[in-house]
Parts: sequence; C-alpha cells; structure tokens
Amino acid sequence: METASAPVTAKRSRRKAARPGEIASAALTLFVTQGFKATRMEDIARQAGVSKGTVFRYFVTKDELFKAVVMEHISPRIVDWRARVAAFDGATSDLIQAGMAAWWREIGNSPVGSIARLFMHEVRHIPELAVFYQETAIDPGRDIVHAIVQRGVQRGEFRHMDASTVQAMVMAPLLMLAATHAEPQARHIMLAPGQTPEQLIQQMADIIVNGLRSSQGEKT
Amino acid sequence: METASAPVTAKRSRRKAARPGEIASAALTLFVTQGFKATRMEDIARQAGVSKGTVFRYFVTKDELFKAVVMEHISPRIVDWRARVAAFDGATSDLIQAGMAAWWREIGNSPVGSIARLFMHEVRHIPELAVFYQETAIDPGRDIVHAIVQRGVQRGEFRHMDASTVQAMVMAPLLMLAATHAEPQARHIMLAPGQTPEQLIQQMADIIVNGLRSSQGEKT
Amino acid sequence: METASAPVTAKRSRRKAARPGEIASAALTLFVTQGFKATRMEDIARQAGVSKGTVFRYFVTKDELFKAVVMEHISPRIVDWRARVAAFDGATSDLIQAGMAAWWREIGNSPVGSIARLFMHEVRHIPELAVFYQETAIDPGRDIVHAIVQRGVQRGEFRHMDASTVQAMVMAPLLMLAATHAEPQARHIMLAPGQTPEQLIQQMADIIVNGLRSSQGEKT
Amino acid sequence: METASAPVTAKRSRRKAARPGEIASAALTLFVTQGFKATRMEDIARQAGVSKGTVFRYFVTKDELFKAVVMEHISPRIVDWRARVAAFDGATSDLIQAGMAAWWREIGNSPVGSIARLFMHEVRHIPELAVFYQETAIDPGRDIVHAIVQRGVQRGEFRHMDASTVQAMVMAPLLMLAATHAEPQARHIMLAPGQTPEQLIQQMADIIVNGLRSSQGEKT
DNA sequence: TATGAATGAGGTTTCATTCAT
DNA sequence: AATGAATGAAACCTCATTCAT
Repeated sequence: METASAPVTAKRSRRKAARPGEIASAALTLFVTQGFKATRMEDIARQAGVSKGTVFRYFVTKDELFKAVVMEHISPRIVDWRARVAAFDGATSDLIQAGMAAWWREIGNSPVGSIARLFMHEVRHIPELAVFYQETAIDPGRDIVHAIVQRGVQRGEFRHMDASTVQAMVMAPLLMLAATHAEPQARHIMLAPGQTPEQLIQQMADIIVNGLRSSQGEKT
Repeated sequence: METASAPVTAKRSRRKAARPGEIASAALTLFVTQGFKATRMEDIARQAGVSKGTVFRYFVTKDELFKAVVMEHISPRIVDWRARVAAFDGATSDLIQAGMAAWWREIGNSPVGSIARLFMHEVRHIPELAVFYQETAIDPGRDIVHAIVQRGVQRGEFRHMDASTVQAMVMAPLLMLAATHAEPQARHIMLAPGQTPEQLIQQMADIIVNGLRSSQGEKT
Repeated sequence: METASAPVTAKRSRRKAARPGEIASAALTLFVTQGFKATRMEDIARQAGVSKGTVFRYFVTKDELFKAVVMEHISPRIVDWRARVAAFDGATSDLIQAGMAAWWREIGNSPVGSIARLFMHEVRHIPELAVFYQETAIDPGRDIVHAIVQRGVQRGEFRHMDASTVQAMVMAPLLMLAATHAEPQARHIMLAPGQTPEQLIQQMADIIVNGLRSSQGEKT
Repeated sequence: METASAPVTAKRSRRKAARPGEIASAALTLFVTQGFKATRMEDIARQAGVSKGTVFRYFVTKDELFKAVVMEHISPRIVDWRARVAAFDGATSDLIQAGMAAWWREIGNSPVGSIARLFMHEVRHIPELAVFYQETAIDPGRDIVHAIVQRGVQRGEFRHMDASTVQAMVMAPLLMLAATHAEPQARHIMLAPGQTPEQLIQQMADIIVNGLRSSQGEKT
C-alpha cells in the first residue's frame, strides 16, 4: 500500500515543482504568437496541459504571469552575456560583429526576442516591468557596451564615442528585427525580399564598426 | 437677413465635413496614449466631443477606424518626403544627417511617430494594414533611400552598399526611438539619462554616415 | 414670380399627399421580404425615396407604420370580397373552389398574403392590431363564409356544418401556403417538390367540398 | 463515509449534465412566449436560474441556442410518431381522426407546437434550420402520411389521392391552430368564440376524412 | 491541490428616435 | 416640411477571476 504510493507522490511533487515553469513557457509561446490581450488564460492552461484554476494558483493575475514570463527569460541571459563579453579577448570590432550575430542567433531569433515587441506595448499598464527591465537589462547592458567601447577606444580602434549611443546603435536594429521578424506581415519593414536576417545583421554590424573606427584604425 | 444664412450653412457643412477628421484625431491621440485595445470607442467619442453613435456613423468598426487613422497620417508624409528628397542637391551625407533630424522633428516626435509601435502590434489582426503599409511606406521609402545611396556611391562619397540595408540601418533607430520615446516607461531603452533624442540622432547619423563612407571619401 | 411658383406648389402638394402611401408601400415590401425587426426605418426611407425624418413625420413610430401597412392593405380587400361573394350565383361548391383559387391568385400570391405571417408574429406587441384584425377581417370573413355555407345547406348541396369550422378549414391551408410560399426555406412545408400552389389548392378545395357534401349531394 | 461521496458526485454531475437542458427549456418558454428577437439572453439566464455567462458556455450564440431548442424538441417526436403510426391497425379514417386529435393533445397544445410559428419566422436567417426541418420533420412526416393514405386506398376506404396533398391538408389546420392558439390576440383566427381546439379539430378531421372517402366507401 | 463550471463587469455594435438647420 | 447628423438605450458576447467540489 504505502510503498506503491511513494513513487506516485514523488512523481507528482516533481511535476508540481515544474508546473510554474511549464505554464510560463506555454504563456511565452502564446503571448509571443498572439499578443498579450489576445491570449486567453484558458489557452495558456490548455497549452500547459493544466486547468484554468491551476494557472491562477501559481500566478495570481494575468499581469503577474506576464511579468513572470518577461523576468524569467531575461535575467539569465543578462548574466550569461556579461560573462561572455568579459571573457572575450579579440579585437573589439570582432566582438561587436560576433556579438550582434550571436545575439540574433541565441535571442533575437527565438520567442525571447519577440518579447521586445510585447514589452514595448504592455509596459504601459505594468509599471513594475519598466523598473525591472531598466535595472535588469538596460543598465547592465549599458555597462557591458560601455566596457566594450572603452576598450576599443583605449586600443585605438575606435574614436571617442558615447557608450549609450553605441548601445542604442547596436540594439535598435537587433530589436526591430526581433520585433518584426516573427510577424509575416511586418518582417519586410526590416528585411528586403530574399535577404536573410543573418545577412542584414552582418552588413549592419559592418557599417557600425566602420562608423566607429578612428581614422588611423586598421581595416577589417 | 439674406446674407446671414450663407455663413450658417457654410459653418454647418464645415463642421460636418470636419467630424471624421476630428474623430480620427481623437482616436490617434488615444490609441497612441493608451494602446488600441485599451481605448474604448466611448472614450474616443467623448474626446472628440460627440456621442458613441456618431463615431460609428463615420467608421463602421473599431478596426476600420484604426486603419483610417494609420492610413490618413502616413500617406501625406510619404508624398511630401519623396518630393523633398528628390529636390535636395547637397552632399549625400548631409542629406542623411539632415533627413534623420528632420524625420524626427516632423514625424518621430509626434503622435504619428508612435503609430509605429501600434502598427507593429495590431498589424497581426488587420492584414489590410500590412499590404497598405508595405505599398505606401516601405516600398516607396526603399526607393527613396535607394536613390540617395546610389547618388552617394556615384559621387564617390560612399562605398558600394545595399540600399535596403542602409534603409534598415537608418530607419531602425528612428523607429525604435519613436516607439519608445513617448512612453516614459520605455524611453530609456534608447535614451541615456539626460540625453535628448536630437543628440542621439545626430550621433547615430554620424556613425552611419561614417560607416558608409568610402576610404577615399572626403571628411564631413 | 407667383405664377411660376403655382405649378410647383401644386405638384409638390400632390406629391406630398402621395407620400404616406409611397412610404407604406415601401414598408410593406420590406417587412414582407425581411421581417419586421430586420427592416430598418432607414431602409424604408431609402426605398420610398425620402429621408428618415420624413418617414417619422407621417408615422410617429415603427409600430404605427406597421399597423398602417396592415390596415391599409386588408380593409379594401374585405369590402371587395364581400361584394363578389354576394354577387355569385352558381353552385356553392363552385364558389368555394373558385374562391380559394381566386384568393390565392389575388391575395395569397402577393405581398399582402405574406402579411399573415408577419401579423401572427407581431400582433403580440401591437394589441390594436388584434382588435382591428378581428373586427375587419375575421368577423366579416366569418359572415361571408357563413352565408356561403348556409346557402349550400339550404340548396341541399352540403350537410349541416358549423360555418366557423368551414372558415377555418378553408383559410388554414391558404394562410399556411401564403406564409410559407414566399420563403424558399419554408415552402416545402406545404408544397411537394414540383407541385404548384395552384395544383395544391385545387386538390385541397376538392377534398373540402367533397367533405362538406351531403350524402345525397351531386358529384362534382 | 465511503458511500456518502457517491451521491454527492452523482448529484453534482447530474446537475451539470442537466444545465444545457434547463437552459434550453427556459429558452423554449421565452422564445415561444415573447418571440426570438424580443427574448434577451439575460432573460433566458435568469429564467434558468444561471448567469448570462453560463448560457454562453453551453450555447455559443443566440442563433445556436435557437437551433438547439428547435432540434431538441422536434426529433424525438418524429421517431415516436413514426412508430405509433406503423403500429396502428384500425380503419385508416380512424387513424387520421385519432392522429389529429393526438397531435394536438401531445404537440400542438404545448410549447413545442408554438415552435411552428417561430420557425416560420426565423428560418430566414438560420438556414441550417430549414435543412434540418426538411430532413427531420417534413420528409419523414410525408412518408408517414403517404403510408397511411396508401393503406386507405388499398383498403378501398379512400379514393386515389396524392399523399403530399393530404399531408398538407392535415397539417395546415393543425399548424395554424398551434401557431395561433397560444396567442390570445390571434387565436380567433382559427377558433370561433366558445369553440375548443379539440372540437374544431374533430370537425375538421371529419371533413377531411369524408372528403377523402371513395364513393363506395363505408360510413364511419 | 486541481478542476472547470459559474460569474458578471466591460466592450462593441445597432438602430429607433430626436432635433438643429 | 424635409433632411440626415446626432443621440444613447439596449443587446450580444468575451473572458479574467472566483469558488464549490
């Protein structure tokens, strides 16, 4: 009797522990696919394989769920990226070019990248998101880029340049691409017909690096 | 007596004729301020100083109203810009720098600029918008930029470069800035504290122009 | 000056006098085609070639308009039929058979016939209609049929029979046919495929007349 | 303890399972009493003792609810009647007379009978109803009547007669009576003052049977 | 703890009726 | 008297959230 139930309990509690994550994943997929308002809690529940009531057990509110989704998927990335940039030791121009390509490969071209679009839209009525995002993504991101640019300037690769501007310069095309790429209707805002995101990014990185280069800097 | 009735009629028909425009303006303001879904038809009506029913006299559907708002505000700009670019005769790098500044001054930094954010979000369920936008804004825009870049290359100012890429490179920061600037919560995605949009744009234009310049090109 | 305006005034007042009738006709057509609720006052106005406001000048309410339409089209018919029946001098069975055929030809198979269906539906919330109809159509109609049946009995054609029952017996199939015939979706409730209303009525009249005949009555 | 939970579960699921039926019944009552358009979904909900939202859980649309009500109440009757007619073994004239009386008793004189009126009116904008009704009620009904008439003819009771016509002849008065009887305002279209529906039907059945009888047929 | 039936506030849309011109 | 723009009371339907089981 009691031995039979043990594994069941174990399995159940393991499942239980995984629940919030599964629900958040389902929510991410649907939010990104259909938008925040258009995604019904019931859809999320079904997609996660649980009942509507269960979703509310873990996330008190739809807004809370959205916040959780955004936060859960951004934080780990920041930490990861900060480490990798610090470890990089090649030419700064390579770092920018490789970094943009990697960001697209690992983030932009995934559901997480599309969060950008959602975020821009929903941040209005979920102010905690803004604070969180500022503290978690923008400010650390600026620090990272700042360090990169500093290094480029010190090495004589780049002319003196405001790090914030470079950050905006680098991130804007990537975010726009991420925001529009998943949307068949909007992807041609950034991409010419036949052009791949990778091609576009490579060319844009080239322009940026070239634009940052000091007159006496080496050619790529 | 007999002359008195003329102005009355004129005034009345002027009012009548102005209604759709007034409603569309109210809608633009609210859509941009609160988002599409969050804006209630009744709010639009109140903002325009009319009743709910009146809004539906002129715009059969909320979607239709949104479409009208987007189209009405984009089309005239395109025509205008095409003409101005064609008429410009200075150095291409000046054109890009002045153009970016002007775009921000006249479009980005106005409710119309914020349409970008709305558009990205709502295009999903209003497919006509995508077709319209592609045909009215993207394609002509690409032609304009293409002509500019061609000229720069022919004059030896710029190295050879794909026009679509340049368009994306120029538009992405402007659109991101327009999409985030009006939103207190999101504006720091692009802007550093204390930095003005104009400053940012000027610096980004500088990077882009520099990045496009051919090695033998003259300095600005 | 004044001579020129005279004909205009005359023409206009002649038109004016015709207005209510034109509006009522338009309303009849639309009520019968689309039902009472589904017909909008604006449709009626357009169909009558006037403006919405004008319809309300002549008929204070949609319900009033419906009442007017029903009354206007039923009354003259009753008078007409009473006269014709009184003038008929052949065999009573012929009168019934010819009468049913004529009713269909002249009334049932026209918009007026379809009023039956509307009437049954709308009488609920327009009680004056019921009183009017009872007094104008049912009671006089019963008198007419009563006279016919009386005559048939006196002549030895028919066995003794309650006139009300005969009236119901005669009118029910005609009204059902009128109510369903105009409706493609409902016409097969009464009509077999390929059967014409005229054929059905002729056969039903035959059954009724036969059913009324006294045992010693002559064969048709 | 262990036995106690069974009834609870049973009771609850019985309630749940019963909901759609309870709602449909409430809807039937109100549709028949007030008409389709005049009945508000909220009224139906209140009448069924549930909230607005619950009605929509079970019936996606008001039209869908109407369809369900009509279908649910017609189908079982058809099956029932077909069986009873097939089992009947007396004189065909008795079958017709008893059948008309029974139809009235069991169907016409109940809310289900009033569906006829609703059906005639609403079939216009719910085409599936027409198909359903044709296949479920009209066609089978015609088969039933056809069999009856055939038998009457074979037995020499009736002269040769088109079955469809007989069906129309039998059903028209019944349907008219059902459509008008529930409506105080309209019931005198068929019924004379003081006359009961049963009396009227008995007399009409008499006329019909008499009208169908072959000249050499026996008296009832 | 999980379920999903039930709730009801909230939003869009329709259209008879009013009223300024 | 005629017009048609404006009104706003309904009515349908959605869906986040609650709660009995």
